[in-house]
Amino acid sequence: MRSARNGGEPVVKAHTDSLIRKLDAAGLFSESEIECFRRLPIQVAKLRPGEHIVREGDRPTRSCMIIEGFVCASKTTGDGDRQIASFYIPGDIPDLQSLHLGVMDISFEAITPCTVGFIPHEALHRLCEDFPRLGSALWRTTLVDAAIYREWVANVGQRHADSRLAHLLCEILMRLNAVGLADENSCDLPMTQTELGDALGISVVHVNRTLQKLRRDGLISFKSKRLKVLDWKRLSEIGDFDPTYLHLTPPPPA
Amino acid sequence: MRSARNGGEPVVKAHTDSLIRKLDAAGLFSESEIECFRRLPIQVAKLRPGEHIVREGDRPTRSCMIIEGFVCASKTTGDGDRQIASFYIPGDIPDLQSLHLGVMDISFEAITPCTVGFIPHEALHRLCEDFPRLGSALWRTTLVDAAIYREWVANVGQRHADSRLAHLLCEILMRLNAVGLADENSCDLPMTQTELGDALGISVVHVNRTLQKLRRDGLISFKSKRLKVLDWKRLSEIGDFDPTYLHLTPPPPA
DNA sequence: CGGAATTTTGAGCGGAGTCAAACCCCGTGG
DNA sequence: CCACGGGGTTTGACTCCGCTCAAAATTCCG
Repeated sequence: MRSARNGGEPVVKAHTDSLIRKLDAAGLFSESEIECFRRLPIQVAKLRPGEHIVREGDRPTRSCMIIEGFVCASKTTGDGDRQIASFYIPGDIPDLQSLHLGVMDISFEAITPCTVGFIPHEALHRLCEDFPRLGSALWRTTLVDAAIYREWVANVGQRHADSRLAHLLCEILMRLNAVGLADENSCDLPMTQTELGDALGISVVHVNRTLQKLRRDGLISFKSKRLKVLDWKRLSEIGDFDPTYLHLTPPPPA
Repeated sequence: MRSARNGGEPVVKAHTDSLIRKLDAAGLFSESEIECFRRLPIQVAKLRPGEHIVREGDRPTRSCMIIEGFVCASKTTGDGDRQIASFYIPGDIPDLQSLHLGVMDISFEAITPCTVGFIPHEALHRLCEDFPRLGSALWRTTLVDAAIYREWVANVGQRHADSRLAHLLCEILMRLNAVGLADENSCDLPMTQTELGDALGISVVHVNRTLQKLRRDGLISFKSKRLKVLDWKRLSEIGDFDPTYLHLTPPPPA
């Protein structure tokens, strides 16, 4: 594990650290590559819950790295319903796609207070050009995002409410674990039940009843925005959860 | 429009032509870049309907370009239900993701007789290295695929059966149009109703009834695997269809 | 403390599922 | 040429998961 120290002296954790850890899970990057990441021009900003990062239709010239907080990708349908297509956590760059797609086809918004870092596309393009391996690593993260969308299509398309919810909880816990933001079996779950419903394609009322069922069955506890998984085995069974799609273990070096 | 001719002499259409047209919609590639594409080592193969290109869990060393026919991406849930996450048409490279993700998290299979071309990852990696602009173009196609998955999450998560189906029909017609495989308002629609159901997250029975409704309302005709859209305006309204997410018009040169 | 947002509960409804059978189309082989 | 068979499509009847509407209870936060 690459340390955040610098010359033996503990320093303030750099904003890019969780991103670097994510991109370089196998620890293969050279010092100069890492250095280059750290030198990216980043404009740090704070966001209030509900605040938008970008909206459908925008043509952004920068992308947004999450440093702290939760973000979601959402679409609004013709008759005003909202679908959340994914949640994002620290270390993610939810809208990296805008690097190569002119128009946003989806909105990104904070669902908790967030600290984010905006990186100009220009700088990212240069980074990819100068360090192809970093470019590939970034490309890879967008592919993992795509894998998550695919899994969500299956989740929303085929599973029943309890299974859907269980699946989502497994995913969130496992992703947070991967970036060190969860205890072995508990983590923050700051979204409202409305947001869970919008992510799962079920109504708030039904989210509530389904949560109660999972609690009643001793699978989870969940109060004051804190999730604790009491029985991972059964929860992941009910959720039909297979973490392959999260691609958390990168392939061995070629 | 770049012609498929060569020195004034009509030649056999190269297998990569529809791919090149897709990647270079704006016609910005240099001759040497295009040439490089044409020289990719491609192993052409024929597939029967139902035949798999790759399966969940595989670790492929090549990707697959569709030259002719329809392909789908599918997952099978724990209790045997299938969800189709996307359809693919000629010019697409459905499993390009495997270039950077070790394990397949989804299967790809032919839904009609297909002609495909397998391209070794090695060759693609070299291409990306030597011609960064081509690499970016490939990256971009994977981002468009991701945009389609996102839209499908919303489709399956929020819309009612008739709206879902209408949306899918709009998407297919528009995508086929973009690669010259559709009349202005009619195209092949070779999938079975079971497959449509698996793509939409509704039962075959209900697909059937919904199709009948669209026909009865004079929106489409659909017989012997041929779709004709009789009223695009109303169909796209019912389907709440906004083609932004297909990213068919690339941004102007930077 | 008070108001708003969120969670919870209850009751009734309806879209879509399931099951099962019939029908149809089409290719195959006698 | 027709009988056969199998996949795909269509129909009908019944069921149920999850929705809607509405109100109450609780939590959050200024």
